[in-house]
Amino acid sequence: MVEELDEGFWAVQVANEATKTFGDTHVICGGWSPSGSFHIGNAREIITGYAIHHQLLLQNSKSKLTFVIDDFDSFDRIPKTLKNFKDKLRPYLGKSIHMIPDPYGEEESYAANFTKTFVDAMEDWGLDIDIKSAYEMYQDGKYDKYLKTYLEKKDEVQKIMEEIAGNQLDSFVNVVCPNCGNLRTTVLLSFENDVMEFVCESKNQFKGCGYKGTTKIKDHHWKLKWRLDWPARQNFLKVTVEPAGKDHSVAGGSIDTSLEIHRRIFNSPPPIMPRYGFITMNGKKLSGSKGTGIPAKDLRKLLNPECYFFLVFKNGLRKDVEFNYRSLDYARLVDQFVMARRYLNGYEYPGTERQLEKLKLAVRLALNDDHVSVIPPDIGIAELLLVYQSSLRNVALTIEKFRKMGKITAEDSIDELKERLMQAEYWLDNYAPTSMKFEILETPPEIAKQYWTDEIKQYWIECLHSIQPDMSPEDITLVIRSKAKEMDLPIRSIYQAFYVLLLGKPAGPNASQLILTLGKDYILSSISKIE
RNA sequence: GGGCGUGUAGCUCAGCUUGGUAGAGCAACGGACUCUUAAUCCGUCGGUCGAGGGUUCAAAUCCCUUCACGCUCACCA
Repeated sequence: MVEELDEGFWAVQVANEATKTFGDTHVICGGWSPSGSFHIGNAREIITGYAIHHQLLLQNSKSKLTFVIDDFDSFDRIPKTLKNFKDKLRPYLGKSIHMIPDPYGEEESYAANFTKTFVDAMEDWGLDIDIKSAYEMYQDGKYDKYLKTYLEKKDEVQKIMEEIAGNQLDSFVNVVCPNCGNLRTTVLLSFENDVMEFVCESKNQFKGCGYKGTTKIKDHHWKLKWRLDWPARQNFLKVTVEPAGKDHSVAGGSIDTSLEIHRRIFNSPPPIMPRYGFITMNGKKLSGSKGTGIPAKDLRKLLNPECYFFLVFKNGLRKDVEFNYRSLDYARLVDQFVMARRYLNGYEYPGTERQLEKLKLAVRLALNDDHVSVIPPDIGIAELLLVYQSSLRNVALTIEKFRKMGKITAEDSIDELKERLMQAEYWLDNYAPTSMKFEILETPPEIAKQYWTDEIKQYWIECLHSIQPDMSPEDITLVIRSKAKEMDLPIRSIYQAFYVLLLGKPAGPNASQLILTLGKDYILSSISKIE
């Protein structure tokens, strides 16, 4: 039964296909251009790759996770997030990002600065990745023989482009001007034997230097056009699986031409290239410049990265994944992650078997092998924040309360709960809907007067005096109600007065809990402050 | 125009690959206590599975057609 369900899970399907095609040694690859901060939206590529990588390891295959940093790319536009450095950066348009100075002055180059955001995040996420620099690979001559092969089989290459993409390439390379370093301004005049003749002239926003000259393959002042670069590096890195975003997966796009080049130029089976969707908020792709794509290295403040993997894994590969952390979706996701982890450890939950089994596969794959047996306490985010806030944000007190409620059992992991609570607090303060928030007021609000008649005041003073610190919340509720009946006051008006005094609004979390947490003296002193 | 995805309960979605009685969470309603409060528990309500056709003993699921919505489409990577 479980075997059958496995088949339907995309990570398992891709892993199986990979094993069938390439045996049991794999290189899973990804890539990204460090032209801006690495954020949780562009992390889908590496997360997708990690799913397949981890699945292969669980199936006892050998697998390596590789990631190419495209630091040889040209600087095509100034990102919105760097508009403060507009004037400083403008002269570098069209040049390779590895040779542009870091605008922040922290790292060796523009590319190095943003590469760091990737490296730091992956370390924090606990992913072991072999990181490659495209620039270095060009300098090491890794691409040389591929350029030569393309030139030798020029007609066949152009035939593929014609057939698949609909038009031929006007050249196979972009020359990087040896004089000014620009690769958008060079025009290739001729390419014979080993020698590229070119001229560097201004083109739109890209300023050329006017240099005219020649360069040879071994000088490495050139870069393959993307459609030729991709299959080449997949070939020398021995890539077996490389996920690609749906922006690549247009009919006749770079995926299709890559696959054909593997087959017809390299005469080898092409890597498996699964296509994945984006991560969205309200249907819009997460974006660094719009602020929705939070930096990947900061994710843990908000969410356990494993929970984020879980989100991606449980969704269909090609579907866009909605991650609206500025809504209650956050609580839904974290709660489901907790549920799945508990289910993984044998606890029962309602739902169809298929659904639960799928979540189980997703969560198993998302968790670091060392974390599989950790059992999170079964407490939802809403409840957690409610008790936390009514405990004046005291962690120890919050946990103590849950313990008294019997919500923490012996095998539960308190560390997990503490970490989750800190993340939930970060969410509460930065992203949560205001309905989730409340704060105990130090002084009574203006409107309290309207609620606090002399009768109510007298009621609460008497009521609080008869409450003892060792009473249970249920006992306190009983006192509140019987006293109200005795004095013939409507329950509603009593509670409203209570909440307005302490929170500034006429409703709130369980009053008895609040009284126990704050202590009756705190409330009595608040009452005395009402004008 | 091409590619991909989505359309299932009031809301958020699972289920479709491999056809076999339509499934959760939240919301709503009722109860567990003579509880008009945002933590508990139990129960109830709730769906012509976008529409039409085909295959089949049997279709949310497979095939075709169609409608609506979303994303995406640089000699950028």
